[in-house]
Amino acid sequence: MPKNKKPAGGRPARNFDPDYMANRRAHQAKKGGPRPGSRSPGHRGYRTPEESPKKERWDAAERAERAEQRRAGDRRDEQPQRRFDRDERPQRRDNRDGRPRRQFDREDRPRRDDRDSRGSRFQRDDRPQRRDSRDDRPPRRFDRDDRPHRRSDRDERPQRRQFDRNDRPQRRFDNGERPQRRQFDRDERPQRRDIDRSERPQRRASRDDRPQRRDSFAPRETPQHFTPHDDVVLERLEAEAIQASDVEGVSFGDLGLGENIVRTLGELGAASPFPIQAATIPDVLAGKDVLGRGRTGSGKTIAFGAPLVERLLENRGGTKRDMGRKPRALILAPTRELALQIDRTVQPIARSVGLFTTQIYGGVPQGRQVGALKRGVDIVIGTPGRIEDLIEQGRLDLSDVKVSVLDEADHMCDLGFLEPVQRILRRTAPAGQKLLFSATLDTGVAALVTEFLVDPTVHEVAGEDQDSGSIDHRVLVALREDKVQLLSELADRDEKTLIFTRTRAYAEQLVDELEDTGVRAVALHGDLSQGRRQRNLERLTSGRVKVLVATDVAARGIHVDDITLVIQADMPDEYKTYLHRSGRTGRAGKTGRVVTVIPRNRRRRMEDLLSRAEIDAPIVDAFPGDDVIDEIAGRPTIADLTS
DNA sequence: AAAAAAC
Repeated sequence: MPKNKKPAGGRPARNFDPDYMANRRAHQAKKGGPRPGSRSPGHRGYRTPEESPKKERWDAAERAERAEQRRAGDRRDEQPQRRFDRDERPQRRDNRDGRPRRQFDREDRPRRDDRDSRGSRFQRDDRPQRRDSRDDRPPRRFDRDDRPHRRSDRDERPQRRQFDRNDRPQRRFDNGERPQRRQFDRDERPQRRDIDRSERPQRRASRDDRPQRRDSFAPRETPQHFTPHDDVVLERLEAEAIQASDVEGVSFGDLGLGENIVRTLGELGAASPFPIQAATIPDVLAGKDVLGRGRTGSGKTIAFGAPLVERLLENRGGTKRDMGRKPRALILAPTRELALQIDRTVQPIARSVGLFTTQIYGGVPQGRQVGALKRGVDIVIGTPGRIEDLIEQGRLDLSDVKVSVLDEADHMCDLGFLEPVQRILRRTAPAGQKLLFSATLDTGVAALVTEFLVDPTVHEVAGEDQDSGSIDHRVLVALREDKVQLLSELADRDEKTLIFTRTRAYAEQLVDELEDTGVRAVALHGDLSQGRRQRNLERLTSGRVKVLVATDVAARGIHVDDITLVIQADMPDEYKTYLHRSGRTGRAGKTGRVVTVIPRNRRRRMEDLLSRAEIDAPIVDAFPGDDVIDEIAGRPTIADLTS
């Protein structure tokens, strides 16, 4: 029988038997304590962590760092850093053992180590409790049901395939579905309306003038997985569509922003408002809850950032700013880089009127952040994890937060994000204003809208979908063995290129492969230290490196000037991801290309995905050296040269 | 199934 296997017949192994272990320990104590070399106090060779720190192992981040150090270019820079880390590590581990266990350790990270480092008896007693904590967990299952489900696509698939066989255009099939959805929504409406009418302020007249736009906010996912309750909310998300032409000649000042803010916006390069900004700014200033949907790169940060600052200014009402004042506005983002980037836009606006911002996100020491909070800030910009952490520590008090913004709001409602976000929003002032923004804002935000928003207005820009011209989409079907070469040829260019992979490991691997073929590249993903993440992103921003290989950590919101090509080395797994990834190029009206490299067996799924994203992209077979690669990369082809 | 987000 293998050593690790439980004995048959249900009898517990000896070292799970408390009586046996008690005897064992008594016996060992008589002999002068356990001998070195083993893991648990029950073993004869047990050593306390102080005597014998655990063997050091590379964690994911370190593995990734090491992978990067393998490359000659980095070796020199990083060597001292590395040695420092190595010395620090055992010490850190001691701290961990010494400090009181945090609640979140138990709930979120039931760790194997915990079991090993404790006596078996203790573990026994602990076990039922553990099961409790599982029940205590916030209702995961609820989210799963609630979420706009990918499974819906799955359900449709057999039917789809039949259509495809007849070469029926995918797009039309989708359109055919939509009216049905509308009816579904409509049926649920009256109930909700009645409830809300009683308490909400008068709607703007313009809304009633545009009934025909109502449907534009309809979800792209099929609705049958939402409960009727959510569909009611769905219906409330009527979008007021602003026409791009409505914005002609309107200035930020006209929209209600103050002089200093307008001037700062000018310095930031925003001379006059983009449509989504013109649409949302007045409502934000009016104190309404706002949902804003604007294409990637359409200026959403200013759309909420500028009026938010203006509002804080109005609300200050003569009270003096004092040390340690609590923040009055909160901006939440899904990634640290995005939080940082938002701050880079909002901070100058805030400073221009004497308000302070601070970034609160993980991966960096909290000292500076806590220091800033102590001095007093007006606007907190950050990611959920660290914000919750500082709340728990009593260092961040959101009770004065009157304006909360969720950037990439639909993503913030995804599994794993929603619950922290809900907990954070519950800590803000109950009647506070809430602003939700995303390029792919859909009914996935229903969970937040029902709990936190009061009579929200929804804005989008008319006729603005992702496929409106500035981005050229292609799909290349390639043999697996050609993939590296193909990607290398695509990325071997002078302009900035962003490559997406589905996993962190593949991002690392692809960086190596590209470097092997002579294409300089750096990686961006969650296994890297925050310092390296920022450094590598900056290398692309500054143009010192032309190719960045990233996971979807870089898919949303990140703005880098002049990325002219987005390569998807793995196809995205949802249409929204496709839209966000491709939105890294073609920003602010510029042109860009997106190419997705897929194996033959993904072609069907790719077509489905494109149709959901409402994007037309030619799908062609490609081999290394093909003209189409040069064309996408923006190199002259043989045909160009001879003509 | 993966990615992101906390010491």
